[in-house]
Amino acid sequence: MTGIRRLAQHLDISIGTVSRALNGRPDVNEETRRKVLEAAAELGYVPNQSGRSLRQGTTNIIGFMMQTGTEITGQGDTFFMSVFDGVQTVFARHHLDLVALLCSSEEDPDDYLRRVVARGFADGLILSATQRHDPRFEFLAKRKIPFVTLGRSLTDVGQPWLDLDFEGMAQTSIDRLVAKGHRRIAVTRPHDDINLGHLFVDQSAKALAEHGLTLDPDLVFSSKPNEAGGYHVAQQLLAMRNRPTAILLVNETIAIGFYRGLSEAGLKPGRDIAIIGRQSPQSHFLSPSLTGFTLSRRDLGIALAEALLATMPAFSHFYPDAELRKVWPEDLVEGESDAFSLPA
Amino acid sequence: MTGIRRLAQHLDISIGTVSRALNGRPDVNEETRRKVLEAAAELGYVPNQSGRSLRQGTTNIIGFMMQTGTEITGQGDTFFMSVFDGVQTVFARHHLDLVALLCSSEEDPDDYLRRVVARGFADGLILSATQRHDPRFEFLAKRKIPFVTLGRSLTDVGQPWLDLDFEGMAQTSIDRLVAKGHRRIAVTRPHDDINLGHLFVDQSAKALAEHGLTLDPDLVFSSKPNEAGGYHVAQQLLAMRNRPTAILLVNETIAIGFYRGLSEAGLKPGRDIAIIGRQSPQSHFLSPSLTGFTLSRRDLGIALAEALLATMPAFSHFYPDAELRKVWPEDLVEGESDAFSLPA
DNA sequence: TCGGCCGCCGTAAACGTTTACGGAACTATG
DNA sequence: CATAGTTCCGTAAACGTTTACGGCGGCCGA
Repeated sequence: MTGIRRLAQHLDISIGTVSRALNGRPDVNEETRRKVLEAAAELGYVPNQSGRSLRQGTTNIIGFMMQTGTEITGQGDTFFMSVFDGVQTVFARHHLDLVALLCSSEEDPDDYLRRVVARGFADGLILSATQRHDPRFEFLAKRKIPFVTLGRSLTDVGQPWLDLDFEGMAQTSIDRLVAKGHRRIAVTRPHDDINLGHLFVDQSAKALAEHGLTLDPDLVFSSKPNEAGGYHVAQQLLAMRNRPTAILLVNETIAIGFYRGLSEAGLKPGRDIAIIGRQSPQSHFLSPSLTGFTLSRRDLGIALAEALLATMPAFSHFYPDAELRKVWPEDLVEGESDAFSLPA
Repeated sequence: MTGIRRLAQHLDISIGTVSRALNGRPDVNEETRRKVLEAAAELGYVPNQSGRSLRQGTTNIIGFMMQTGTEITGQGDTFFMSVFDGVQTVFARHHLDLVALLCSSEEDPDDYLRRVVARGFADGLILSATQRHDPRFEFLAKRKIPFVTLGRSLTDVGQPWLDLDFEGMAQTSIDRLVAKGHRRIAVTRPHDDINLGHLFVDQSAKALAEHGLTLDPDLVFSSKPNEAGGYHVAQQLLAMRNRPTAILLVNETIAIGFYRGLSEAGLKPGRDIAIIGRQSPQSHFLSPSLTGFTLSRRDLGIALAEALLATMPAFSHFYPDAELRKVWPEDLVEGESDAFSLPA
């Protein structure tokens, strides 16, 4: 005699009642519910998840899919860990188990997702590293699996998304640099088809146009989002005969490599070139200090979780007015790296 | 009609035979097995994991428990991501699904593990961030859940473990620095009761003793394993009136903060103080270059996975001679940071 | 020819839940 | 007092697998 049956026998009531009591169904006497809860605690009973899943067709698991390997996600810093932390706190309230699904950099993300879904692994998913055209969206939509994405995409199946404000960062940065007299401004972007690259570069071009300037294609540097990528960008930039006087670094990690590349050539951020990037725990230890954008990663995670729950029928009533699509605002922290300005 | 039943009906054979065919049981005609597999592929049948779990009492999931928050794991670099990648490749061969269980820094790891286990989440676990005395070991052993740890502990329940060679690193470093004439050598250790700290510090003291030196308690710095921790260590060190001439940094991430702290005071690694640390993708962008230890994180992950599988009855025959307990060797990469030497 | 063995397959029970359904006891209402 | 409604509970089916068991036919050896 095991599980719920044992508990029922111990209380000398039926398993049906026990189940109803535990699941908070209304049609059970509050007195018996109390007894059941008490006995459950005493005997250390916890419902078997397999039995539950089989019956309900639900797993109680939410998966957060990320890519391992700094090549894609730029996890040289702890960006995703912080976001995950925020997501976790929300799901814990609903007794949902959050797990990280780390797709190896050697495996195709689409294949990986297919495996996860085929297995019926999760009730809902959070996707990151969204591509400009992302097949995963349609795949999930077709199977009616609730999901939310960290990042926009041209593919749109109506799912909720949250995203960083790449356009805002581009606009603010360009305005700021142009005001300091810069005319040749470089921009970095991820090396692959990840969507944020397009958003960032396109908006940079647009902002420049507003000032009557154009974005020189030679000044758009593709780089892997890690330290090595930043170092490589510096080398390319230094090799040019008509160097830019300022640069926008799209992600958190490359600044470190970029600084290193500059200093090897005897150049100093903020004196010889203006830099605007993104803040991270690591970037605080750069010198001269980095001018860059920042946001609350944890709050972003919380919003992600709420957006997902809002689309899941069983939980949506908890979040009647969750923000389903939002560009997350960023603050600019002023440092020394963009102090360099040109005479008017 | 769904699942295996549908498949059986389509082939006009019994579900028992279908199941046996799919699971590679010997008592099924090879010809019918072929047909079953063919039909399964055609109809896109994949077995329902809940049904399977319920019947077999097994989940097909392996969990890799890590802590989020740089405070504990020092994930300012991608150490765990790389290890995870290695683990993943092994489990993929056995159709086991590996997920990352990220315990929030705000939650007690013991509680977290209890939840995971109570839920019957995984068939096996990989634990990291092992404490000097780690209650998780006994907890898992009592429930007979196969697990392996990345890191030793004084708690020993006979499980396999792999670990970095902290003693070797301490010994090599001390020998090397003493040979360069250093007498006052500082050491860092994590701020909490994580076991590696004890191993590292104790062995450092022992190695010093072999040279007739002692480890000054004032020269043992506890620090959070992140950039901020390293920065803080530098500040403490600089405030001393009798400064050490050399220092051992126990983990990958703190070097960056430590460098920053030094440079703010006008000191230069390798010129004013000798530093030996650990290599990481980030540390390559330090200047002067860091003398430090390195290892293949991916291979370590592979070994971890094999050790775990070797203790799981269903898989042990695949790995008859897996290394169950091993201190993983590290290579010393010589840089400029320990160039500083003292007259004899 | 017959008994035994072997290869292959079908039947049905079991895993631990949840929940639709119906019924018993009780209460309220006229 | 009869009826309707309400509250609570027990029964049993269902979720999709795996696997013990038994049976049927064919083959082999005596």
